[in-house]
Amino acid sequence: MTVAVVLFTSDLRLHDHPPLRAALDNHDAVVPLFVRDERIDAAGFAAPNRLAFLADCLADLDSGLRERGGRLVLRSGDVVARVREVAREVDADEVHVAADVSRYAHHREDRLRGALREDGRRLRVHEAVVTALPPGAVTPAGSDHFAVFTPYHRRWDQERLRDPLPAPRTVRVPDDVASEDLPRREKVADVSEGLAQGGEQAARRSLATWLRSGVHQYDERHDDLPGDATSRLSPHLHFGTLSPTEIVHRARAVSGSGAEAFVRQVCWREFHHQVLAARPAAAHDDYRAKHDRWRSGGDAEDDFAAWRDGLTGYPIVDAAMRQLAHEGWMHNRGRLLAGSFLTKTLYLDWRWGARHFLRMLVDGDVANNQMNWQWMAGTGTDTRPNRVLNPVRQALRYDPDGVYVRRWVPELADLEGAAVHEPWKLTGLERAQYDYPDPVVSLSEGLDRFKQARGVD
DNA sequence: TTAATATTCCT
DNA sequence: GGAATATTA
Repeated sequence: MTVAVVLFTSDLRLHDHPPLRAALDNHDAVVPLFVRDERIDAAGFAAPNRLAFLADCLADLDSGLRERGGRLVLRSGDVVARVREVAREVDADEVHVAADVSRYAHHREDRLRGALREDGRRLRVHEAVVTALPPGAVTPAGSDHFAVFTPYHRRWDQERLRDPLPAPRTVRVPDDVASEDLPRREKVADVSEGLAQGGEQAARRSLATWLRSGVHQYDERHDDLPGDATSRLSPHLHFGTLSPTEIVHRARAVSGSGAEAFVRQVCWREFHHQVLAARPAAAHDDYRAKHDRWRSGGDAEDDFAAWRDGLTGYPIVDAAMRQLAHEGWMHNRGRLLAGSFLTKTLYLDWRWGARHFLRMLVDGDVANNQMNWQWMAGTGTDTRPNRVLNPVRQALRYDPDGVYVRRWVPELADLEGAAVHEPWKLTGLERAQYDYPDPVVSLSEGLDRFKQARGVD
């Protein structure tokens, strides 16, 4: 009997899963394996929201496998040691895994390949699992990656994607492979109250609902903060409970400008993945150095704490930060506002913001999170690196009646309409009624400091 | 063919 | 301002 190990990472699904398909096609049995990777835990990626969502995903993956006659095997510790151990136990000749773009993923792949080779086993790495189009599949003349979105999108849009694979009917797993108990969501402490449910079943229901109704209005409503009319599929893309290939195929089958705009956003994710794949250091270093001397010291740390805790005195920014704390998720427009405020208005290092987002966001992945932070900081691929979003103007545009702010900043719930966006305009007496902080910095001071630091104007 | 230059465009 | 591509020599 031949056996293969399928190592699940950011691809916790049974539909459209090329590594599982290949393993099943060429072997009598497979071991679907997930490793609770101690290095990922130690790096702070196993923050409560993510761990709770992961627990949902693993439970659902296990039940999907059980419906098909199999089960999920969980081990924890060093991923290479655990894979090697399982491969030896079942004498697997191959281990299948999805390719990924982070430096950590590349390193993991190299270590796995080396360790398995020593035992006479083979690592098979599958492209187009984490992204629809493999990074590097399209490149501009003279470079290994695209640095501007629109030309990338043009090329990406013309590429033919492979057809999505159906979920396997049966998965045969050897009986004698031990598994640790799966983590349980209820056991995770400090989880955000409004955290979404994980797992492939929940993901597929969300996608079906989205494509049936929400997507049609996506182009008009994606920036509507209180309307909350985005797909909310990002956590499922992050954990791979949905396949980007399948999402794109199914969204393209829905005609209209909404579906088109939605696919374009999926392409942004692919864009960031191909940048990071080509420049893994961009996860921590400036993609384009702007020679910033970000603020540091006590004042900077106080300002950061105010931002993190949703107490900057700018209601729209605070609302966004509190949504993050409460849901482990934030509206994309909120992310732009919060990011611009931290890096441009407070002039604090984008890495501080990126680290906090990665801890809190259930959808936070290295490529999207780090590259979007760099975008907002102006050190990334933005062709207008010194743009500063004015939180008041943005608030008036994307939350014109103040509904979003009142939802998340209850101290200001009595302020009607757009007045909620500028509480500092109240008279002293009125202001005293509201237990809400003064602005940490005036917008003009923040702008001056940023311009001076960047040497613009 | 290739390199230099012009043009277009940037969520 | 600079990335990507189109045009030209």
